[in-house]
Amino acid sequence: MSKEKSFMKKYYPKNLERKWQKFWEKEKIYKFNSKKKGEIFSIDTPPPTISGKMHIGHAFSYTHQDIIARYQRMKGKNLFYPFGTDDNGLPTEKLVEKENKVKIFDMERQNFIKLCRKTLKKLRPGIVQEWKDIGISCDFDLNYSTISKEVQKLSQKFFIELYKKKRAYRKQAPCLWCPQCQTAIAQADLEDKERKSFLNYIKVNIIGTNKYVTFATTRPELLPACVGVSIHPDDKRYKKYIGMKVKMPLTEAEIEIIPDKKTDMNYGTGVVYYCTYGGIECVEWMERHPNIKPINIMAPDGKYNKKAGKYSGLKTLEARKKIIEDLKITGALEKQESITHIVNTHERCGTDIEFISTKQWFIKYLDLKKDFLKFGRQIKWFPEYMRKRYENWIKGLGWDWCISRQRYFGIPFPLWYCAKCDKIKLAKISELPIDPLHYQPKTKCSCGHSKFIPEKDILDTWATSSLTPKIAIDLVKDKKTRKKLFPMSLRPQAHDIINFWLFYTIARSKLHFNKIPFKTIIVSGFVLDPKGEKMSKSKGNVVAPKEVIEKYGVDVLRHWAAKAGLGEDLRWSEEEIKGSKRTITKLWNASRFCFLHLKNFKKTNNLNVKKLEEQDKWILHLLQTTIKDYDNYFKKYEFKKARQVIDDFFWKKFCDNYLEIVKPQLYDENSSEQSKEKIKFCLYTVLLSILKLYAPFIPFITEELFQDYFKKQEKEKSIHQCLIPKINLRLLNPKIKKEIDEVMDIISSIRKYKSERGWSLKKEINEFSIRTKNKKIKKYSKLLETVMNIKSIKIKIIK
RNA sequence: GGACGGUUAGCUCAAUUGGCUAGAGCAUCGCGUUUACAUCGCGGGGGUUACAGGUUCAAGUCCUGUACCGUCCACCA
Repeated sequence: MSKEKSFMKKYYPKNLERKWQKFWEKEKIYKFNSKKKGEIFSIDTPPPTISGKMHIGHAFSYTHQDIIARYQRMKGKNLFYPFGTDDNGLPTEKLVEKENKVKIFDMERQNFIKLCRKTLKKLRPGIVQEWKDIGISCDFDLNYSTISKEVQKLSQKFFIELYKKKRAYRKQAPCLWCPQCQTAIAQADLEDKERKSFLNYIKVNIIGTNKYVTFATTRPELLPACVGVSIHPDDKRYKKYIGMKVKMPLTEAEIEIIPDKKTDMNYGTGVVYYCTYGGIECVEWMERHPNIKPINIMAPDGKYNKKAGKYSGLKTLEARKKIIEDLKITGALEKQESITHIVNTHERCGTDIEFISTKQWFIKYLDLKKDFLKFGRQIKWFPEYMRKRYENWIKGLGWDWCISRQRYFGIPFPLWYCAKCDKIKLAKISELPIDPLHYQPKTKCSCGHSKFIPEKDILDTWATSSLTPKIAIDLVKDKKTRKKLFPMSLRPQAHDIINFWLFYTIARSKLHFNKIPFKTIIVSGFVLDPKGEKMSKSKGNVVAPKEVIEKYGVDVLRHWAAKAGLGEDLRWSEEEIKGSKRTITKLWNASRFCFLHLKNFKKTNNLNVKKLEEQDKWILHLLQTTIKDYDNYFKKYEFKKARQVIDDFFWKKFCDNYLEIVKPQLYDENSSEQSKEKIKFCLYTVLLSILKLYAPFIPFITEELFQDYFKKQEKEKSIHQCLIPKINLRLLNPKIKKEIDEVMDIISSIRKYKSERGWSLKKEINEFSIRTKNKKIKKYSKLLETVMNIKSIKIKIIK
């Protein structure tokens, strides 16, 4: 193979991407240097939940944040870009169960925890590698895991702080409960689901009369737990029965009819029965009637206990079936109406939630709603309207944050209860991290007793991940730098966790530091299937990023991901992916072409720009306006438009026009070396700039092309350590742009002229005449003749 | 029911603070390859900007209403 042919080498993304990812890691290209002067740009990287493989949505939103990170780095900022994993709590437990084909409650607690650790050790490196594979430019030495000792210590310390501030408290109350996962959950963990069900009309006798009233319910199975019947005090139909009692069918329980203004006269029959607990409305009813004692019939596993009489041992749906049968027999079931209604389910497993009265730990924060809203307004949001979601959520918050989970694999509460007086005994800060199950306090309880019962609940995973800014910053040893890092510059994330991670982080930052945790929030959308529907395993429309990368390369995936701006959803489209693939290939080929002609080119800094030809000034001028637009878009986090301007400049202006114009000149043997040198200067400058502008989007191919040719004349070790080229618009006369734009129009019309006649664009024409108002166009006649292969062009000036 | 987004070419999206003939990419049709790339180039066709009013010299853009789609939240025993 000749030397020239080596410039034609093909583009194979797979090997090249692996090579540069290793290079970056080995050379520590993205290392945070706390000693470096200049502005720090810090990112509160979302720690991926260790719950399986990377989803295309991850690749999408992490690409967005990485584009911004890389851009900021190339603007000379000192990047603090850590990478952690969220590897405790329910999602991790579910993964461990699935991976090892076990069930948590069939195992000893300690064995399950051991299995979790073992499984994580096995899977974590592979998962982190998936993030490295998509070209995330984190400093992977700034690495944390939310189950590590350091993070446990920090999380426990902050819990103790909340307790001391009287923000954390424990109380017995009906809580949101998942009977599948057998744990309390928080309001944020809920997900709506539509269910088909029946509204059952049940007739009950009013004791001491021969009258009946009928109430309607979707939850007849809770009849044994019925504690109240209400009507609206103004309801003329039932007013007369207030204070009288009804006899429940099956249980024979006698329940008083109580007036309650919250009752809707127009729904069902206007008579409501309340159970402990059929739903939030029952919980609220109980709160309004504190003298009434609940009948707790549900055990943590969702089965009914002895209080449910003959229905004990059954679960909700089984009990429902049985009770309806029994009601039919007794004749109490008047009718059944089929309805569709929305029920609350557990977001992690899809099980209908229940309310069970248990002792749980809460964080008191409802009194701070106003402050949370205020903090939200102090932070810049991109897109701005996403703040509304945050505000909407806060306004709708009705419960304190339940942070205790009756699970195994998570951060333990650092406390015990006195076996005698039940008083809480906190661990000392110096003892952290601690698992109270394995240690006893060293000092006695204030009551004098020395035996303690450990708290065996664990902390909600969000109770730890809401501390990520602090967790990440604590990885830095130098105290001064730590101070500079908080609040962080940027929090990137997707919109699905505004109510979770984002809200909780701001809430914790308010509670602990009374400061906003970050200055800016960017919110990415979702990747949808080609029809615009959510991707899900059950629908079978999931696209695996690994397969896309295998087929097209990471750069293609990243280039495509930048098609959507912040907050926008992007539909999966193989056609669009192919479009990005074409851009990458084009960049490769155009670079090869330039390298061919730049083989012996020596970079010079003292070339007089004024002496360049008009065509060269034109492309440089356009380059500068492109950079200006590009920078302006990035300032507003509009990387989508930044990509558009660079795509347009590269393909339309540089390849289709500039290269086509200079190509005949470069091959022209009569053309002087001096004039060729000017063109080469432009090829070098413009191509290198294009690569730099593309680098945040497509880091692999730009690195390859940089290393392959430019490295020998540029001092930086990697293109990702270069700066975005500076612009100096004064250098060039904007009039030239107008002239060349007109010349482009002329070229276009000559192309059309040839095209209409079915001629090749290269076909030689003897003569062609142009009319123009601009006298200056005359000086381009030689250029037009060369480019369009015209023997003689005639330019007529008209008025 | 509440909040927020959206509706522009067959599809996916553009269109500064209202301002020349509403633009790209994909798709489609026609033409064109010895000299980076057919993963290409050139050219053509394709739009009553969801609908109805209003403001204005001028509306895709602003205002009012309607319809439809999407997302989040709250929900009814």
